[in-house]
Amino acid sequence: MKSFTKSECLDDLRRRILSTDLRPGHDLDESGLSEYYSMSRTPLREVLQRLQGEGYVVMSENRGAKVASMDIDVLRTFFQTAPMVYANIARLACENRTPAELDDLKHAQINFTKAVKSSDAAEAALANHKFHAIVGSMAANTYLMASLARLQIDHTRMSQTFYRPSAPAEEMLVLKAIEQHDAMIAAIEAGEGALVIDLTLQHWDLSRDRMERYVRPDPLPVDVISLKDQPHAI
Amino acid sequence: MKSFTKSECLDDLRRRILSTDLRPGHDLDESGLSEYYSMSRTPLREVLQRLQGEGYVVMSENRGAKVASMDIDVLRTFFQTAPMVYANIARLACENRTPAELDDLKHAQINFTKAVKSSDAAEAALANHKFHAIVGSMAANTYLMASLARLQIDHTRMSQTFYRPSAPAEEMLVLKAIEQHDAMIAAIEAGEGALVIDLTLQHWDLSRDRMERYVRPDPLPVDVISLKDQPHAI
DNA sequence: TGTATACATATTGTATACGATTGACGAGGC
DNA sequence: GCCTCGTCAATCGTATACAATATGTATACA
Repeated sequence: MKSFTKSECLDDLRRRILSTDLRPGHDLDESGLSEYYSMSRTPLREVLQRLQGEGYVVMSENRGAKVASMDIDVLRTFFQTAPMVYANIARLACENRTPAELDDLKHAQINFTKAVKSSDAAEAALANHKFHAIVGSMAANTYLMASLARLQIDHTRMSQTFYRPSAPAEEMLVLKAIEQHDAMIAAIEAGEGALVIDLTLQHWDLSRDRMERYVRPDPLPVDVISLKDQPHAI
Repeated sequence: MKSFTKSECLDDLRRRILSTDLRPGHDLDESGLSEYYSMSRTPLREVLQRLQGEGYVVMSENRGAKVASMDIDVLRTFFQTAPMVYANIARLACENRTPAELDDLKHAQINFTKAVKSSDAAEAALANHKFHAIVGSMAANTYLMASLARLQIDHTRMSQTFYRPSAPAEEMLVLKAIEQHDAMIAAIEAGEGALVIDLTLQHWDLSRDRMERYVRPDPLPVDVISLKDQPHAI
C-alpha cells in the first residue's frame, strides 16, 4: 500500500480525472479517498477544495465532491471558446517563450510521440495535455491561463478516444497531430506568430472533428437491434 | 464579536482583498484569521485554499497564504488581455442573457449609482465589480469566466482610486461610467452585439486611462521636497 | 565585525474525535 | 393504497491536540 504525499495525491487525482478513470459526474467520497491515499480526511479535503478551484471537481455544501461533469451546454461553449483562446495563447507563446521552456516543450513532444507509438491511449492524451500546458505557460499570461486550464480539462477528457484509433485512416490523424506539434515547436522557436496561429487552428480542426464524432457518434442501426431488448439509456 | 459562517468568511475576505483593505502581498496568518472570524483553523484553511483557486491569494508549502500581488509583469498582461476578454464576454452576454439576469444587472446598476453618489469609494468599486460579474455570468461561458474573474480581481483593486475623485474633471469621468453602464444594459437587453462590444471598449478605455495613471502616477516635484527628508520608498 | 550554528519560538500540516446535516427506509395515520 | 413523519445510517463539517517545519535570535568563533 503506497503512501502518498499531498501533492502526489493532487497529481494522481488530476490524472485519474483527465483520463476519465474517474468519470465526469462521479461521486468522490472523502473517507474512501483518504483511505486510498492513506492520509487523513483533513488534507484530502484541502486537495478537493483545490481541485474545485482548478475546475476538476465541483463541491456542494454537505453533499461532497463530484468530478466536474461535461453536459451539453458546457460542450457548446467549449467548441465556441477553445479556438480563440488557443490561438491567442499560441501567439503570446511566440513572443514570450524562454529557452528553458522551449527545451521543456521539445521534451514533452518526445514523450508524446513515445506514448502514441506505444498505443497507450490514456498516456498519449496526458502527454498531449502536458505539451499544450507548456505552450500555455510560455504565453506567461495568468488570465488566459485560467481559461486554458479549464479548456484543457475537458479537451483531454474528450480526446481519450482520439489516441485509440480503430482504423488505419484514423491512425493517420494521430500521426498528423505529431507533425503539427513539430511544426508548432519550430514556429514558436522562430517567433513566427502568424504561422503558429495558423498551425494551432489547423491542429484544433483536426482535434475538433474527432471530438464531435465522440460527442455525436454514428447512430446505432435501429433495424438490427429490437427496440424492446435495449437496456434503458440515460 | 460577530460570528461568521464559512461562506460569510469567504465573502468578507474577498471584499477585503478587492478593496485593498488587505493589500497585495499581505501575509495571511491562519491563527489570526481564525480568531478574527471566530472559527477554527480547519475551515479557515479550506477557505484560503478556495481563495487560492480563485486567484485571490497564493499559498506556498509551509509558508502560508499571501494576498495575490500585482507585480509589473502581471499588470502588463492585464492591460494586454482585458479588452479582448471583456469584449467577448459582452458579446456572449448579449446572446445568452436571461430576463432574471437582466433584472439583476439593473439592480446592480442602481446599487452602483448609489455607492458613487454617497462617495464611498470602496463600495463603489465593489458595486462595479458586481455589475461586471453579472455581465460575466450572462455570457454563460465557464471558460472565459475563469479569465474574467481573475481580471476583475486586479481591475477592482486598481480602480480603488477611480471612485475617489480629487477634482471636478475626474468626477465627470465617474458619471460617464454610470452612463456607459446604462447604455450597456440597454444594448444587452436589445441584443445588439456589435453595439455592446463598442460600448464595452469605450468603458475599458475610460477605466484604463485612470488605472495607468494609478500605476504610473505623476512624479513628485523633486525640487520641493528635500531628498534626505523623504521616507524610504520601496 | 562578520558569519555560522544551535536553540527557542512561532506557524503550518495532519490526525482523530465529535457534532451536524442529509437521504433512505419503514411505521403509522389518512 | 398513498402520503407523512420519525428514526437511523452514512457522510460531511468543525474543533482540538499534536507533529513537522520554518524563522528569529543569541552565542561562539574566525
